[in-house]
Amino acid sequence: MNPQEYIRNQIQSALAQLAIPVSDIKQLNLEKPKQEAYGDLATAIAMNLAKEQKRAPRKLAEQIVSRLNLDPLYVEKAEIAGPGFINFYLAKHCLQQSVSSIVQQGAEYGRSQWGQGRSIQLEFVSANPTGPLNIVSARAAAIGDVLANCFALCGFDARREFYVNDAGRQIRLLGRSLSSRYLTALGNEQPVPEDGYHGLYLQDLALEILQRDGDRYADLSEEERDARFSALALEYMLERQKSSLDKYGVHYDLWFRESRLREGQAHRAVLEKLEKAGLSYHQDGALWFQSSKFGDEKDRVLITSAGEPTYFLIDIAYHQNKYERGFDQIIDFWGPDHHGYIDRMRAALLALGHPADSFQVSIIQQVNLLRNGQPVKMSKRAGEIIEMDELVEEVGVDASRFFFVDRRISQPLDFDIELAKKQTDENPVYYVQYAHARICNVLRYAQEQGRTLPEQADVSRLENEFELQLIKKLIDYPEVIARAAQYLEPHRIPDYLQELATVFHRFYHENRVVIDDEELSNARLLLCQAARLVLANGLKILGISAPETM
RNA sequence: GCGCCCAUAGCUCAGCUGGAUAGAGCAACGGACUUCUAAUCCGUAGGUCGUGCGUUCGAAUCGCACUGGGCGUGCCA
Repeated sequence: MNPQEYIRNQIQSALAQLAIPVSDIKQLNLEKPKQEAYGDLATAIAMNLAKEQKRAPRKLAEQIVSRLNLDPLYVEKAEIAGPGFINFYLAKHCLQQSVSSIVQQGAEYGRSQWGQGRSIQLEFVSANPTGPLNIVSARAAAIGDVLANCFALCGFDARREFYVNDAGRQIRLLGRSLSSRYLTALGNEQPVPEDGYHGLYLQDLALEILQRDGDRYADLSEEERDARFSALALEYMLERQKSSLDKYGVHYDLWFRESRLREGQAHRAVLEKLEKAGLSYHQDGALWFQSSKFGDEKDRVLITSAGEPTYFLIDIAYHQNKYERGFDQIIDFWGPDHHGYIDRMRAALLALGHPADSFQVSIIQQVNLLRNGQPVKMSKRAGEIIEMDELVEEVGVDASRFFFVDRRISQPLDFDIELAKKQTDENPVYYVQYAHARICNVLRYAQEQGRTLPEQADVSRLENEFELQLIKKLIDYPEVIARAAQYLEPHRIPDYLQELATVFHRFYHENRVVIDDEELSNARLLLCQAARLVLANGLKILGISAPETM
């Protein structure tokens, strides 16, 4: 049990003795005070409960503290301060023991049982298969992947999914655009449709097809040729997107195809359910869903007057399918241009009887691409995109993933290409990686000096401020991971790793590890191993390498 | 018009979901290598938390109204 859990349990049982039920775990928030003088952990729970309990905050705090049964080996003291904070001071022994504990847990350190095996699905990127992945997808990919890692570590069965819009108008247009390129390559000049896809990747593909298959598609009817090229272009794009993500270290459990839903007529079951519930109606020749009954601003069309299912209906069927596959929790990551879509999807899932909190949408704000401070207009149609591959090659997987995850999701991200190239050496990822490499070097040096890396040590020798500060930072790690998942805020991890690196560098600067006092030296070596593990575990969550030398 | 996101140090951003004296990193300035990696460390400087009301013991955080920036608002996908 880590110190945070221990203290939480203690507070909870104290409150139980006072007959104050705490339903909301958030009320039991433990924070790290800004001032070191205020202890290692603090809670504002007495103040939060004071109002509803109609008691004076400090008095309530006293009642809580007097009912705490703290093991002095764990918590040295609990103090009431200010308007009613309860400040906890961790015992040295507790801190020291955590070093052994971390080393023992190794790669498992950071794991929690919060998820209790519940299944959770994260759908992210889901870019149209009409072009190479761009820089926006790179942000979404990094975020989704890291959060999936976090959930898995928190005891969830986390699955990654990519929804492939492989049906409908844009695919036909893609086929038509490729067809034009093909015919043009054959000398029969054909303009790419104005609203088609003008990117040069289709020209490359057309030449590839021409080389492989010759002119055998030239004599097909226009309709047949478009269909043929739609299929060819689609598979090509999918492979290309997969390869980009693969290079980026993102691997999906499932690439779910929209066509699978259409072929299975999955939307019919949805229509039936909504109709049975009396939540759909006909008007103006179309079939409507009463989404306004479930919090949407107006009703939405399910079947157009032309008799076609709308994209919305298919998307409902897709989400229904997710539930049918047994997921307890569904999280979608969408672009800002889809925020208007959230209410109607939520309405549909409520109407279908799914619990409100089982479906979450997180909007990942846009990436503004700059070149020398000037905005670059991104348009898939015009083909003026900066490809994800280009970025990854220029900046590297490690730096780009770190960069994309290191900001709040809700924050738009300015990405200056030239700046990113220049800043390569200054990127904080190197700072964190350097800390890891530095530790590896110390461990290597110790072995070169004939020392054996200890599996245990007399950790009570770790007691100066630099050692203790480093330990305090190390024990924060599981909470950081859990909170990153809970709030869908992956940026907490790189932020934390930077802080950890700072504390380590300071420790390193002030304490020589390999020294004559073998007992102390071993204790510090153990501490170094613990620090290395946490850095390595954190970097692994981010999908970033942890180099042994730099 | 309506809705969503955003506004914190010169720049890029945190601020633990209402707490204690608002913090980092770059950039600037001044220090520290005879040492296990100086890709490091220490210090200095830098703030009307966009503006104004309000809610309360307490607001960068919540509410309302403004200002400014971005994006939505189809029987499109």
